[in-house]
Amino acid sequence: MKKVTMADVAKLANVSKSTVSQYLNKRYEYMSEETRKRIARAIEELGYQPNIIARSLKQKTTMTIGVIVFNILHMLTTQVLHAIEEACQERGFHVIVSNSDDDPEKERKYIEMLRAKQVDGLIIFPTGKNADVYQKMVEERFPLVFIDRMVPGVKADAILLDNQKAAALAVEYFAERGYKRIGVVAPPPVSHIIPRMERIEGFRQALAKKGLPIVDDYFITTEIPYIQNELARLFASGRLPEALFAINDLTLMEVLYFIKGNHIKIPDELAIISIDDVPFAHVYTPTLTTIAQPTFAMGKKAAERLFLQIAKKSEHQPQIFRFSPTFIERGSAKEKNVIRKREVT
Amino acid sequence: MKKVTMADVAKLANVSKSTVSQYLNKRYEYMSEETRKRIARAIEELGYQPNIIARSLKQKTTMTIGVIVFNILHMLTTQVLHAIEEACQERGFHVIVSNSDDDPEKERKYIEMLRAKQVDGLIIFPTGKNADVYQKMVEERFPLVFIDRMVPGVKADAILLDNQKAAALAVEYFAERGYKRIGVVAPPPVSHIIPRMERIEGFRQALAKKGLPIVDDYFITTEIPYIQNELARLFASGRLPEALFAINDLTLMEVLYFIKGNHIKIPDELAIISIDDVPFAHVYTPTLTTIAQPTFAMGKKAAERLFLQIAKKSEHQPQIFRFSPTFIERGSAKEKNVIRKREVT
DNA sequence: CTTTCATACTAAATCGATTTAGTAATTATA
DNA sequence: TATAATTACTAAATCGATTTAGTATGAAAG
Repeated sequence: MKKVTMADVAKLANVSKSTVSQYLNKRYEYMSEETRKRIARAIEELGYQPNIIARSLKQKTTMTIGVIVFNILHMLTTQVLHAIEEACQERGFHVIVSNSDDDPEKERKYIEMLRAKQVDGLIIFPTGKNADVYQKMVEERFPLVFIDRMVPGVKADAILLDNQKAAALAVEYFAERGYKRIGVVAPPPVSHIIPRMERIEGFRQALAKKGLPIVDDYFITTEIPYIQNELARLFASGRLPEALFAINDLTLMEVLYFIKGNHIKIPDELAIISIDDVPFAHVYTPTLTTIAQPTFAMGKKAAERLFLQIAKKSEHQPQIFRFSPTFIERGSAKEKNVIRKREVT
Repeated sequence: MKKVTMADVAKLANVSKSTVSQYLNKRYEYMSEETRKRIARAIEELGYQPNIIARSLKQKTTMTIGVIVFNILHMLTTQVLHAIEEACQERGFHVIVSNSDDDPEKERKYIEMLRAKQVDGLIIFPTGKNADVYQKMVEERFPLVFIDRMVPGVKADAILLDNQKAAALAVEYFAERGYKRIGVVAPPPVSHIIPRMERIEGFRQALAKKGLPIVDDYFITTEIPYIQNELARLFASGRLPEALFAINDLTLMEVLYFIKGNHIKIPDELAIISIDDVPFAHVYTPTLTTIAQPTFAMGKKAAERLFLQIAKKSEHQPQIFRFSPTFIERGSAKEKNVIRKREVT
C-alpha cells in the first residue's frame, strides 16, 4: 500500500522521471505520441497521484493562501470568507483559515505558522496590534491584503467600508424623518480599531452636521456582554433616545434582545438602523432597515488584489479601497409621529 | 532577500545541518549548552523560519486536514466548521475548506486535490454521490469522517443528528398541545441524502404513532426557491395546516418569509418548529421554538475521530455517532386554542 | 593499557517532484 | 560532405528539511 511515485510511473512506462514530469506539465512539444500514450497508460494502471508537496518544495509556490480572521461569529467574516473561497477556487487556490480571536499574540503566531507553511499570500482581518509584523511583510514584499480593518502606517492593500458614509446614511435618514434624540451602540472605541472609530466618530459628525444634540448618555460604547446593562441603565433613567444606530450585527443582536425583553415597540417607541444586513432582516417584525456592506464584492476584491501581488511581487502599488454601503430601507425606522405613544421625560 | 535556510544557520553557527535540525526538534540530549546557544543566536540573527513544506515532504505529514462542505450558507456548516477549527488549532493542525456546492463532480475533484496536497485526513459533508471514491479512501485506510450526512455501504466514521428523534420531538410537542393538521417543509427527499429522508420519514412515522392524519398536501417537499409557490398554493386552497415543521434553517427562512408576506399570525394561526437553532430565534417575535443540533459537539467529535484515525491508521473501528437534538421551547408553538381566530377548512 | 561506553557531533541519503544541461539520432543547411 | 539544427529523450542537481549510520573524543571499566 506504499505510495506510487513518479519514479514508479517512469519505470513502468520505460522513460525517465523527467519525461513523466514534462508529460504532467503538458509540455508535449518534443514528445512522441507513442511515449505520451505509454505514460498515460502507466499512470492509469498505477493510479498515480502527484505529490503536490514535493512540487511545492521545488517551485516555491503552494497555490494556497492564508486568511486570518479576528471573529468568525461576525456575519461579515462568514460572507467575505465565502467570496474569497469562491475567487480562490476559480484559480485553483486553496484557503487556510485561522481565527485570531482578536488576540494579537495568536495573530502573530498564525502569521508565522502560515508563512512557515509557505502560503503564497495572506488576507488578514487584523487585530491592529502587530504593526511591526505587518510592516516586515510589506518590506519583504510578501503578498498581503487587509480587510475590514486597516493599520495606519502600514502601506498595504486595504479593503474597507466607507464607514463615515455608513454612519452619515443612518443619521441623515433619522434626521429627515424627524428623529432628534439618536443614540449609537458599539463596542468601546479604541485607537487601533479604525472602522469602529470611524463609525462612532462619523456618527458624531453627522449629528453635528444635522444640528442634532450630541448626548453622551446616548453613546453606548461598551463590550458586547455589558450592552444589556448599559441599555437597561439608560432605559431606567427615563431618558431613552428615539432612535438607535447599531454599528454591526453583533451589537444589533444585543439591541434586539433588549427591546424584546422590555416590550419596546419598533419603530414607534424606538427606531433602529444597523450596519450589516443580517439574513433575517426581511422576515423580522418589523422588517429591519439596515446598511449593507458589499461583503461579496469586498471579499472578491481582496482575493483579486492578493492574486495581483502574487503575480508580480515587485512593482505593486498598495491602495486603500473604500466600498460604499447600501442603505436598505425597511420598517424599523419610519416617519416619526409627533405624538409618541410612550412619551419619555 | 533570498530565503534563509537551515544550511545558512548551520554555517553561521559552525555546526552541521543535522545539529540544527536536532535543535529545532528539541532533541537536546547530546548537545552542549554552548552549541545550543550558538544555534539560537544564529537563528535569531538571520531571522530564520523553517520551511514546513520541506519538512512535510520528508515526514509525510502536513498537519493539515481538509474539510469539504456542500453548502456554506447552511448554519450548521458554519458552526461545525468553527468547532473543527478550534479543535485543530488546539493540536496545531490547519484546516483547508472547500465547497462542493452539492455537486458530486466538484466534490470528487476536491478530494483528489486535497489528497494530492497530502492532507492528513478529510472531514466531509458528503454529497452522497461518490460512493466509489469514499470507498477507495476507506480501503486505503485514509483518515475520513463524514458529518451531517452519511453514505450507506461506506464503512467510515459518521457524525449525525438523531433525525428521527428530532422529527418526533416536533410532532409530539404539537400533538400534546392539540395540533392535528401538521405539515412539513423540506427540499425534495432523495435517497442519497439520508438526514432529509430520516427527517421526513421520521415526521410521517411520528404522525402515525400519534394517530394524526397524514395529508399529502401538507408535505411541502420542493427545492428552496419553489417553497414560496407551494406554500402559496396550499394557502390559496384554504386547507392550511395548523402547524409546520421546517426541517432546517433554510426552509425555516422560507416559511418565515411566506408568513410575513401573508400576515399570518404565529402561533395562533400557524405554529412553527424548526430544526437548527437560528441565532435570531430568541429575538424574533414570537420567539422561535426550535430543535437545536449540538453543532459544536458534533464538530469537535468529528475532529477527534479524525485525529484518532491519524494517530493509529490501522486498527480503527468506524462508528456512527447519533447526536441527540435539544428541544428549545419558545413562543412559536403554544397550547392550541380550541376556537381559532381564522378558521380554515 | 586496552576495551567499552557515553557524549557531541557530522556526512550523506532521503522525501518526490522540477529543471538544467546534455546526449544521441535524425534531418536540414551551407 | 561537413556543420548546424531539430527532435526525443535522460542524468543529475536541486528544493530544504529529516534521519540514519557513523566518527571522534574523553572517561570509565576491566
